[in-house]
Amino acid sequence: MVSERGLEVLRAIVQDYVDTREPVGSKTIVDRHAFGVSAATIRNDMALLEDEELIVAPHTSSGRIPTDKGYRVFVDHLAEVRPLTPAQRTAISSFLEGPVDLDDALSRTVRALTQLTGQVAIVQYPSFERASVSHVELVQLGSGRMLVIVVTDTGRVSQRVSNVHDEFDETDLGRMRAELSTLLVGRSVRDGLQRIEAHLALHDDPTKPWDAATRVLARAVAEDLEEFRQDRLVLAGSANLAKRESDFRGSIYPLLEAIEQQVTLVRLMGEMVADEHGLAASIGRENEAFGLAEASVVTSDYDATGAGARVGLLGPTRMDYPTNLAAVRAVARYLTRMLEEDDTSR
Amino acid sequence: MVSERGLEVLRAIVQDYVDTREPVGSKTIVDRHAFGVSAATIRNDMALLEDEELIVAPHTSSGRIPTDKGYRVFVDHLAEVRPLTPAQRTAISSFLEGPVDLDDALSRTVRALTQLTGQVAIVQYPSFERASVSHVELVQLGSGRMLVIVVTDTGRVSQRVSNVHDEFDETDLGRMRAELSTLLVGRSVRDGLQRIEAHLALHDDPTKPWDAATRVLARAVAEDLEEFRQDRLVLAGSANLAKRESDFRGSIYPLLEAIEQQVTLVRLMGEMVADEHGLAASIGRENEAFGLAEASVVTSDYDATGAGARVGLLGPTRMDYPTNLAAVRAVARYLTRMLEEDDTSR
DNA sequence: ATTGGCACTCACAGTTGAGGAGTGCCAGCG
DNA sequence: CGCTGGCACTCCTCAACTGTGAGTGCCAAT
Repeated sequence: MVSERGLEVLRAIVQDYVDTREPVGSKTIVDRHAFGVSAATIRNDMALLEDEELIVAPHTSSGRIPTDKGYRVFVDHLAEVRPLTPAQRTAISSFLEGPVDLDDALSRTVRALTQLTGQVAIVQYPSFERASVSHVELVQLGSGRMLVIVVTDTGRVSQRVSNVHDEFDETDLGRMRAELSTLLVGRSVRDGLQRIEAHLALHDDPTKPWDAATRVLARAVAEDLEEFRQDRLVLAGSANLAKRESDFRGSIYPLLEAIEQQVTLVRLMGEMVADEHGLAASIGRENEAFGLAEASVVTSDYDATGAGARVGLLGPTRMDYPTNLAAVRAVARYLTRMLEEDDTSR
Repeated sequence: MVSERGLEVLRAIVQDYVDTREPVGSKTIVDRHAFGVSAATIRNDMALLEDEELIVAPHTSSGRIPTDKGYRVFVDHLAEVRPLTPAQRTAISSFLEGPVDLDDALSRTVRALTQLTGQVAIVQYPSFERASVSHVELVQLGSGRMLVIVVTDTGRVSQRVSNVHDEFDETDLGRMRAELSTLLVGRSVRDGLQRIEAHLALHDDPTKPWDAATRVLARAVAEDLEEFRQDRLVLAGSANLAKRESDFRGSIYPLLEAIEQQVTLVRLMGEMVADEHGLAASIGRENEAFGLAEASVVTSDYDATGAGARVGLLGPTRMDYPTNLAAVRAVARYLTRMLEEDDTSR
């Protein structure tokens, strides 16, 4: 079993390797860290760490580098989340100053995070499933097309062009609008979807006859609602991957691909399990199923009035976990506070 | 001066180099292309081409590669835009089947284009400056916030949350809505902006007194309109850059940066001058001012009922211009036709 | 103008050898 | 029993060197 000091050695190796990108040897450790023992002793500890597969030597006689498992132990047991410097704090708050709009707030957040860490930053939109519909609007565009707009009480808007193949006068339009509004306004997104389904199923019921146009529009509204349920991401800093390219043995192609597709990242972030502080990390091979075996993701939960979501960072396995965890945590807190302020004043 | 055959030699060099990524020598040319002359003759021609700075030898005694100037001559005088194969055509049309929505159409287009060429694909949104406002909607969100929605006759929606620090009853709301609608509906985006400015300037005029809330909302509407004017892009395939990385001497960082910022690409595409077929290419160093000295962009204009815009490809200078020009042209034509169909039925 | 011949250049790949960082192991010591 | 200094060993890295071959430029001949 690996001793107390052995773990300290692991910590030193992770820190130095992240710092220098060079395999670290016993001598370096003795020089840079104040262990009270000789290099030979460190070597013995390192042999044990290697048995536990926490570190490896890239070749017979060079220093050691952490394995993914080593990073995992480091993150779980050794890393103290490093508080941000005051300069960093003011940087964040200056970034996040002012916005009222959720879109605005999230896009600033993601930029702050990438700026702060030099990694790819990710912010999840909070889920709007429990938001309630506050408005349904129909706008005729001519040529038989209708613009269908749905608004939630949280200020989200979803729109869709639908082809009804017909023109309507104000009376008809008002009637359809009223029917859809009655059905949906004040209901949650989730309920709204069910109610539409139910009504469409009542097709045969002569007492509640939706005409063809209304049915088409109801479908469009359903698609709008569906969009609220979808997990959306905001991303920034993907160009940073080009800078850190040497940290990836293979190509950065899978990373760029995941960034472009988004769905991979949504799933990945969805499967991560946060600790009691809302922090989580997924390291290297743990992401193999997503094609990101050389990358790590760290996330922090934030809270948008009940509907939680995550902010995260994507980068090479060889990343500075303490700093990055601190960054996502701090940014998540700022974001939570900002969204709460908006909300309590309501 | 460089002879007729000299230009043929240039063409051969460009084609072979794009094909093989290897500097091409006189022997290779004689082997692969049916010039009726010996290698020595080709060598003489190559010496002339080198004098004209159309080709260079990376080092004494290896084959030649085209310079940016060489690519330029190739594109302007030598490249025949290669028609697509039937398979490619059906691929495009299957990609573009179905959508009614402009967003949908453009996002499919950009995916078709990246799929077809393996490059980064770019589609510009048509300008909505001349679209006219068909609808202004106000939705109260509570906590003194108001959602402002503007819709154009082309079905574009822009929304914005604005803080009016107050709650209003239906009468007030109706009044404000009516005032803004009267001012804007039926007017073009450009005119609308001017009219708002003018009205805000009338602040002192006691005959047309906008109250504070209306003024705040008018500003929000102006921002919405501003958004319609902005040139927007849809991009796809940025991960492809990682595959073609070896074609870039330096890093792909500037390219990813430009893709993320978009504004650089908007300007670049804006400055390109199309030929009589709506095609344009900007090659290598010609893009130096945008930090993209190792990249090329080819574009084709498409037409969305008067409001034109461009589809384009971004890739390494060493790209297959004939094929890529053919691809953007074909896709632009499909897109034009699709948008026209929508429109004529109006 | 075109061609074959020829001397020349130079990148590339492989080889060799010295240097050095780092290891594993062992015997001795507190 | 843990720690230490010492030592032989490994093997990466770097630089110098070499042979090979592709490709060139030039020239005299056609």
